[in-house]
Amino acid sequence: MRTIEELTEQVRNNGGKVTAQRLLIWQTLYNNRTHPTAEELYQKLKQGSPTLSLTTLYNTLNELASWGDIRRIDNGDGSIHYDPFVEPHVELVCLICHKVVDSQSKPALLSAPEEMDGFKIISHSEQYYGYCPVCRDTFNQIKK
Amino acid sequence: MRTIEELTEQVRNNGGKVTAQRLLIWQTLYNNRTHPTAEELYQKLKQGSPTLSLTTLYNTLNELASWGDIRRIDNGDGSIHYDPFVEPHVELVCLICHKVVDSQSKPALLSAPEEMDGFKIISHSEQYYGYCPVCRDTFNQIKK
DNA sequence: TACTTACTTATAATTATTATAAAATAAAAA
DNA sequence: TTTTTATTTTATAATAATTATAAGTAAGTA
Ligand SMILES: [Mn+2]
Ligand SMILES: [Mn+2]
Ligand SMILES: [Zn+2]
Ligand SMILES: [Zn+2]
Repeated sequence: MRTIEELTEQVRNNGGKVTAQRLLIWQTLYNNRTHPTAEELYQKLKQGSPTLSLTTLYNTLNELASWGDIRRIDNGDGSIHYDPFVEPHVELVCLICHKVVDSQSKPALLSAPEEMDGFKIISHSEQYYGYCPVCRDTFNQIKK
Repeated sequence: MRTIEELTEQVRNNGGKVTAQRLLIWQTLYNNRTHPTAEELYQKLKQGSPTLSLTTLYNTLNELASWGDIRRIDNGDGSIHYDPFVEPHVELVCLICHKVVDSQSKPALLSAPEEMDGFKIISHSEQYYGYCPVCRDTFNQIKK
């Protein structure tokens, strides 16, 4: 995601207000390399700001997603995860336990084309689906 | 996704039963190049099988997803979309209206490695996020 | 400082998905 | 073929994530 300064500009340029809530949420996401859900973020954020509402968190997350500053991930566990790291990287998703982890492997494509089929491209991602070490073992044992 | 014959084997090998419901759902998904939601599929399936339950549809979709025969897509519109076409292909996702379309462009990586960071890899996908022709124009007009 | 408008909050509503348990049925066994 | 049994389906209810609403709050501006 972009820096706090750039996001501040983004909001102001569109007639928006840089509120304490937006700043708090931005700061928590910035440089975060996990894939938290809204609820997980909320529990963490409430510590510093007990009156923060889930609605505001969702609004802010949706806003960031629409700008391409964070990316939604559906891993199949029932809630959406958010990834503030939108530079190209490889993600591994377990088809059984739904774990999502960043891999250290280099992605196949480092930069996206600016335009594709009429879409203005902002970011891209690469995901690998399969069975994590735990589920793979469990799976093999059951089959045996 | 695999053929009906292969899926039949998959079920039987695991002590399962090849029911009329499973077959119906498999057939509807096979060779389907759209990205339907559970509800969209349900409306279509009900025509041929009025007593089919949403629960069964969800169970079957989850099962196929856990085998890697279909892939879940979260485009941010509130419900999960399913893609029965799991061979490598490029997808374009609009950050504003949440449209998802397959592109004709060639994906950066045609085959996935068998293993990565301990995961047994079954499939992979490549997504490009940005603004579709409609949202892009709307966006530009508003900004002007 | 006071004004305007965007934003936040608490609350309620909605909607997608999953759990439950009784009835049905595919497939194996007799 | 008939019987048996485990799996699956169905209807229903429950859950849990996300969004809508409307009144109050505060950021930006002059
Ligand atoms: Mn990631
Ligand atoms: Mn697709
Ligand atoms: Zn796993
Ligand atoms: Zn769009």
